[in-house]
Amino acid sequence: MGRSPCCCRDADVKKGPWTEEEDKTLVEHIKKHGGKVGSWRGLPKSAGLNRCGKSCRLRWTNYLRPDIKRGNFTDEEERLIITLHAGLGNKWSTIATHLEGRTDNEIKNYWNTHIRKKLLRMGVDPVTHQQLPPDQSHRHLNATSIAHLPEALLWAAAAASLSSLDTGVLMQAQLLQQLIPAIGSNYGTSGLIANLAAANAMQNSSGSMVPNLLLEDQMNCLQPGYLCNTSNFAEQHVVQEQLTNDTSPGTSSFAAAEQADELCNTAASFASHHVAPVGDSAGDWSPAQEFAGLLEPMMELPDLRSLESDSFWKEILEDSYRL
DNA sequence: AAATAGAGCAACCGCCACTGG
DNA sequence: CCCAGTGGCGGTTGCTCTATT
Repeated sequence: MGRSPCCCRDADVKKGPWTEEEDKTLVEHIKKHGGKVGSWRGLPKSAGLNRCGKSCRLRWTNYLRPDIKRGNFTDEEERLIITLHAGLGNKWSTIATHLEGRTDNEIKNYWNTHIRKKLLRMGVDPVTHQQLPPDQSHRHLNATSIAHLPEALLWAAAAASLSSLDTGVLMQAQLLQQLIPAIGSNYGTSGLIANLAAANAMQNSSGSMVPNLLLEDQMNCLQPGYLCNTSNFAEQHVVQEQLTNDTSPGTSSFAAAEQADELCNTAASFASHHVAPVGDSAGDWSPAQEFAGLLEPMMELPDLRSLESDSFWKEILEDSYRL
């Protein structure tokens, strides 16, 4: 009752990959009708195709439509998909409306073949966007691995920050973006120093309590790309500073800045005790690089001192004390 | 060079929501 | 309100290509 048998069940209707000839027939038929399709069910007959109407619709919407964008997904698109998925779940068609020229099927496939695996490698549940328990995480962030991979601490925190993409968390993630990439990179400590330079730049522009961790000769090691980012980072924060005009120690936001400062100290400690391995036994995979890739280019930066009520920094520091 | 495994993606299937008679 | 017809969506399959053994 209710549903009529689909024409697809007709044994005579062709299935499987479309031929060029069939594509051409379908495109020409739709063009002939001004790009409009009255009834998909009736289309195959009027177009002279031995296909199910559903199959025709799918072929048109997912492949033949003239406004479809081809090629690899950009980082920007990937970030958007992750953000939208965090809020919408597997609503592929809704997500697709936010990505011009991309189909729901394409996004779904990209999610399942790329993003999903990437998140799993990062220790993030692709369904809930929450950090996976250590025993379920591909990173296996158990006590032993943490002892051998001190950057895992920051990394786990970064992964956890993906769980909700509100502004405060994005800001946290963004500072981590500044801090993390070098840890897993071949540039090792000098890269981390570069990231600390970003934190310092923030300090210099805001008057916060981030200690100056860099010596002049260390600054000379910095990579140009990082310097550019540092500059932008500082500029953005200057704007924020001018808007908020809240620099006085003793205010409620001051404590949060102190927490951030302590994070920088923790990172500095990593820099002095840990040299990034060359030819890591874990292969070329770098959690830091992947995470950074998800967040670049930097999003607009909220005031660092807005973090006061957040437990994020506190948890990082508590974890670091446990090591 | 052949076999096998894995990744990527187009296409299919079944269910559901909407619409009009 | 009911029901048939249809379009659309999300999950899944299976084919093809590439990398690895």
